[in-house]
Amino acid sequence: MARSGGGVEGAVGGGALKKGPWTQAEDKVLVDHVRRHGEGNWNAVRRETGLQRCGKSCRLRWANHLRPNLRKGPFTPEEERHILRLHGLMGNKWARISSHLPGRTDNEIKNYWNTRLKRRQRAGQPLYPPDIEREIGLLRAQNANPFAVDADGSSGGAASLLLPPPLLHNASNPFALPPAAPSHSPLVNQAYPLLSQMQGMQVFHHQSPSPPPQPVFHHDVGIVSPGLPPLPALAQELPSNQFDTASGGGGGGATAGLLLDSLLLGDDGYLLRHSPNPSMVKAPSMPSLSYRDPGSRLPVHDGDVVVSSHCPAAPGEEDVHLGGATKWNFAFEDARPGKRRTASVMGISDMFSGVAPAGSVPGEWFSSACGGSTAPSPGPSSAVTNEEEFNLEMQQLMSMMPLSIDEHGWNA
DNA sequence: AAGCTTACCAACCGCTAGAAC
DNA sequence: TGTTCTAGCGGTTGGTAAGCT
Repeated sequence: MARSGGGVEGAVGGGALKKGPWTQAEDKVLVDHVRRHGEGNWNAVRRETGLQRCGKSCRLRWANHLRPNLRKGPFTPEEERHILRLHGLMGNKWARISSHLPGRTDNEIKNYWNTRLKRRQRAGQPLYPPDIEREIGLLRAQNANPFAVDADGSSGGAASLLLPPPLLHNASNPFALPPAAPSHSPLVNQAYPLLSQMQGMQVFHHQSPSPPPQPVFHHDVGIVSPGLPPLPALAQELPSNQFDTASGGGGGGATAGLLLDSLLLGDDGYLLRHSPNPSMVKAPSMPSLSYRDPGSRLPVHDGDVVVSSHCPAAPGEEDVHLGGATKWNFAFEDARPGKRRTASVMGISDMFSGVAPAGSVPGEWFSSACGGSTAPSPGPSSAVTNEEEFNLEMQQLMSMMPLSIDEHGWNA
């Protein structure tokens, strides 16, 4: 899509910064740069490559078009349903919504929503299908917005009187399911109530005294992972015009929790019952996902957050996010300088240290449900703050939700 | 076939917040 | 503690393609 026929040249600062559509040559320069240096430090791209693009533009180009694992093409009806659900819960939080739609960018979703919004408004139709409208209305009435916290990150305001922090494993927490079966890892049940439902995982993080000096970019795996997913800011704001947490009501948390569980999990608990392997957690949009061939000599660097799974999927099982690959061999890497995510990155190391089973390979995750304590399994990593934990769980959850079933007939 | 409208989407802009200094 | 830098988010703009008249 040309914006101005080959770009607009504008004198900015010490040189002309190019605007407008990117050329293939520019893309290549940017990709090469990221390949060498990883994501982040976008302003350095111009300095080091001579690319006449501002850092902002580079970041956007990478995030929206060049990074691997992007899912192009029209939204499926199932994805549209997810967007509806999530928008109903979160409002115009495109980045957060996109984090639950693997391979989709916030820009893409925003564009989709805006055109859909305009279309429906012009047609005088409601934004949400009637059933979603009802569910949202019920949530409003019950004052059960699990996303509502004060700007300082703590639950506060009227909502705080009614709801616990989002991720406390509490009966009134809409996203906390009943206690799971005992897990081998205390971490699991405490920090990942939803994941705990999918059976316990044992995880550990390759120990390192300090974060890596340089981000990681593996050439030998063919696919280079994106950076950290767009985790939300720690200080949450009230989702735009979605839930009136200041209005009356109260005590509806548990009921609303069931409703939300139902909304997100499906009334029949489809997710938990139909997962090909309950111990396996698909995490397609997790931090820095990169595919790892079984024989790959993927180096493990100090500080990398690496997940490499050797737990094979059953024949016919597909990971839709990996283009139909049938193996669970992938690696998570923290492939960017820890700046805004430092707490998260460092926290992983703190949280997971010492949990590794004997004889295990550094940098791998392990699932007790995948052939014993030393059998690696894919699993999530970074989660430190409540919001990040919450988002992580949502990510896992949404990524596992069946994308091919229209349980509510919204697409009819 | 030409003009108009609509939908889509890439890219930009302004703002905010965290980290670094 | 204040300032600067950097990254990210959400809103908006504008070009192109497709459909319609």
